[in-house]
Amino acid sequence: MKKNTTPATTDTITKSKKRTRNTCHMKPKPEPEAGFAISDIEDIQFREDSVAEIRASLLKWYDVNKRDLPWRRISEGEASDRKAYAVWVSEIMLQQTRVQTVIDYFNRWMEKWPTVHHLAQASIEEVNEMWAGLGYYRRARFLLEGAKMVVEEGGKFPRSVSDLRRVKGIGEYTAGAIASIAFKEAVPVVDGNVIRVIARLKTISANPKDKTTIKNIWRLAGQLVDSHRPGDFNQAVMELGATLCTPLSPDCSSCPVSSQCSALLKTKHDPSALVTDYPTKVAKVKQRHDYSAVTVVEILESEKGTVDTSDSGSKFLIVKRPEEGLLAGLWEFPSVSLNEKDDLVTRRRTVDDFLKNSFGLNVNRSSNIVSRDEVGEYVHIFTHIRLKMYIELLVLRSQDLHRKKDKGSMLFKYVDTKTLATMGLSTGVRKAYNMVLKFRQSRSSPISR
DNA sequence: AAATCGGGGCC
DNA sequence: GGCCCAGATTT
Repeated sequence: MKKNTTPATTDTITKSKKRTRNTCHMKPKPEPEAGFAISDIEDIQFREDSVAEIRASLLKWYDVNKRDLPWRRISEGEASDRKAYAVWVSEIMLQQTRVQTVIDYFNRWMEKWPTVHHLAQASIEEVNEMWAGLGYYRRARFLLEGAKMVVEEGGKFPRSVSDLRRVKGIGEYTAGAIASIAFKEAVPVVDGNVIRVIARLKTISANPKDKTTIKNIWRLAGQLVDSHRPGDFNQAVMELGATLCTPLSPDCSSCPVSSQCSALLKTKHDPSALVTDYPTKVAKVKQRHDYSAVTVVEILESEKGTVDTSDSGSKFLIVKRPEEGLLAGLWEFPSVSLNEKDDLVTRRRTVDDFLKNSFGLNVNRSSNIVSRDEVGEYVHIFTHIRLKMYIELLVLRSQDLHRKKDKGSMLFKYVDTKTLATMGLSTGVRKAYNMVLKFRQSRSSPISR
């Protein structure tokens, strides 16, 4: 048998006809050596018997091993729209986010807004409060927009992939998930788990971020999906990827489809091969380094003007971020971006200009200043940014302070600690605030430490 | 096709 | 410190 030197690709079919597309973009490929062919991803497919085996084994495994997750508890019994809403909320929360992280957020969300009609009545401030800490806040905004859209169009939930795709924030994956899980449409889904599982099943070495690769993974997932139980099958593949076929340490000995896995087979012929070689690694883009001065401005409202260490009588200045870009529309403490080498004097001068120009706070007159202290530094890591924050607490007396009413381009307000405790702050801002609270605490009662 | 958009848990 | 997670949108 000629192909026995390429066990990893025994399922692939060497295509004889030329492809009509892409050919002109490709460098002429040398004719493969006899007995060894790197298969083109377009040529990869599952055999019929393999499809049947994978469906049966995976569904059987899933029925026994599926995790008890809150969004799986809502049956489509009386109202399939309620099921669809639950799936929708869960799928949006699950984008780029682990199941364990989502569970509590999901339960709180469903308690506050049990149906799409409840959600449609919510404000963006409430939504941000419920979402705070989950990240990718655009998802929450789209969810609210989508709920309003659904209700305005009669409250009937979109049922097909094509209808679902028109809702803001619902892409190919989420449309497929809702349609298959809530409405039994026989469509596949492709997320990070599915890419990993299929890349291993078929030893796909193409760049998993490449559009052509993704397109072909969709094609292969479409071959696999079980038309009788599409929702369960899709969840089964993802469950497998999340629990057994994991990125770094797959548990192949427990895998229900190990007999169908080319990557595992390859390791038995090639001692240097690993299942974790698939999908292939992709170089990451480098992080940007940002620097900012975060100033927590506390206004003492008490008549005495003394350093009041209790919370009563204090207001804190918060500012609304622009509606586009990073952390869009979220509230934060006044912040200015810095250059890497800016020293304390420069930082404070920049802050003072900002406070004066944007909020009418003149902090140059020392008569207004009760205290001004460096609280500390904190490095907050985003996926693409490393943000170093210089945090300070600036306490000002209320008298003689001509504060602006917010009328300019910058939206701002003064709130108390009680409001700050519950409102939707991003994690980095929340961290800075907690540092300030701790600093105030230690200053007011040094003995208690 | 590449960049943007959060945060956290695990190694 | 790196990895990557039940991705979508914009440019």
